[in-house]
Amino acid sequence: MQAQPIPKAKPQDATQKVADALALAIHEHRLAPSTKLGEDEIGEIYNVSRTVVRAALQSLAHVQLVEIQRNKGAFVASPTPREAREVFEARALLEPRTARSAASRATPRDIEILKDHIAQEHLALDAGDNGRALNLSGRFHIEIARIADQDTISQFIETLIARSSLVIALYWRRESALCESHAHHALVQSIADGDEQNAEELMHSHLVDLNSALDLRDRPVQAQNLRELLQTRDQ
Amino acid sequence: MQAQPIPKAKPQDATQKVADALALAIHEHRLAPSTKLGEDEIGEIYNVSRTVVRAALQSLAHVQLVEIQRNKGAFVASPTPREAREVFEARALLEPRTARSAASRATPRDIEILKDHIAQEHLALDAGDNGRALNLSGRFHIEIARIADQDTISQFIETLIARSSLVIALYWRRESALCESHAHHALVQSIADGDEQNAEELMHSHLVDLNSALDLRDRPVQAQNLRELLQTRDQ
DNA sequence: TGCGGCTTAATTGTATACAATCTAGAATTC
DNA sequence: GAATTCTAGATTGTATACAATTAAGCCGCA
Repeated sequence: MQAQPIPKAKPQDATQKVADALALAIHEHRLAPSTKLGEDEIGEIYNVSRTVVRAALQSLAHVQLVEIQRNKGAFVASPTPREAREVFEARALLEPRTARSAASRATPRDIEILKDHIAQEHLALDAGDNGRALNLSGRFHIEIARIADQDTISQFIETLIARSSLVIALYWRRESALCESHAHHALVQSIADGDEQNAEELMHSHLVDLNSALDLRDRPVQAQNLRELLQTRDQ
Repeated sequence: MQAQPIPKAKPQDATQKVADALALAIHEHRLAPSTKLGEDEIGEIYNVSRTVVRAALQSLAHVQLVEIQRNKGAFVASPTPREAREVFEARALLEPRTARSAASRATPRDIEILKDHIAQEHLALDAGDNGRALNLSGRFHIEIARIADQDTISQFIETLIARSSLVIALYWRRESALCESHAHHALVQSIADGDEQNAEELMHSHLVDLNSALDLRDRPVQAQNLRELLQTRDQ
């Protein structure tokens, strides 16, 4: 009678699940930069051993969402102004060409997906869930990279967008994030039209616009527990 | 009397050492694509536990030097023709601009380092150590990225060059690798001269040239033990 | 009161042990 | 003789145990 007894405890990789959960929390700004990520603590939360937590943390360290200091532990990464600048420079280098490629390849189904993303983003904003809106906004860019059908570059873009989330958490100065919606909408339109040139230019100006909303002045690392800040001399 | 008693058994991360050793072996083509990398086996070689071997393998998997199949184990990655093409497309996108930037920033010391790289490469070639020569050739590109002083993009380039080594192992068709030397030499000259335009163009044509030396026709994965090949139906 | 060294607790790094899964070979059947 | 199922060995996934390092608190002392 028990065709499928129970949804199964571990259908897939436990490590991946923990890593995804942590990444989501970071993307949605529930975990602030410099937050300490203790192995035992996380292990208890997700009911897994330190072994898998460590693997997840190392995985996140590879995309620079967390920083691991030997014998000290893992912390949510806290990009310096310089790193922040570099992330957006790299995006400006990669994404416009990706948008162009997407415009040349997008299927009606792809356009649908993009529009759905925007709709969900609006929903999240209306619900006051800024974290979720920000995450969706990032995934919009990832979706475009996917459509462009260049896995290698897509991966790079994915990590850049992940890091962008941290940059925004630290250096965003504009109040409203709504401004993006217009840019995204126009971008979808040009991709739907197959207007490569326009898509490339819109993506470029969109990124310039995003960048201009950052205040990259050097600010002392605002650790959640101020201890480090107080006992750190240089850096 | 024992100011520094002994070189110290583990001055740094054991995981990193294992990962570096494996990466070097792959870069120098001592480990062919699709080679099985058993955890116990590697652990015995380097006298470390599976824990650190696993961490090293996962680290290498992140840069796609190895591929991990769940419950199956780790294998030296074997890029498909498509992946190979993408790797070089990405390099063509990133490296010319990086070379330009390097030309605008290089110090005399940097030039010295680059020339030293070329010299060492020649030495390795004369010694018949093609693996080492190839590795040095790759590190030459990494050095240029370092000079460009863009850490984020440099990291991307580093992984691309690592993967290039695998691509070359699988798809290289030209006999001599010497052709590169001229290109590298001219590149250094333009960087030393601060000729940004020239550096960018030289890097571009160099990559085009490299790409033209590949034969990306689909070839069935030549696993070292043919078993997989025989019992695999599709892909 | 403030600084410095020492002791202890907590946390991470590594190794080992156990459980789950896969691979290979042998026995069995057609 | 070929194919298939079953069993035994080997390999990976995860958890736990121990070692090493770091962080915190306490005491003493100037």
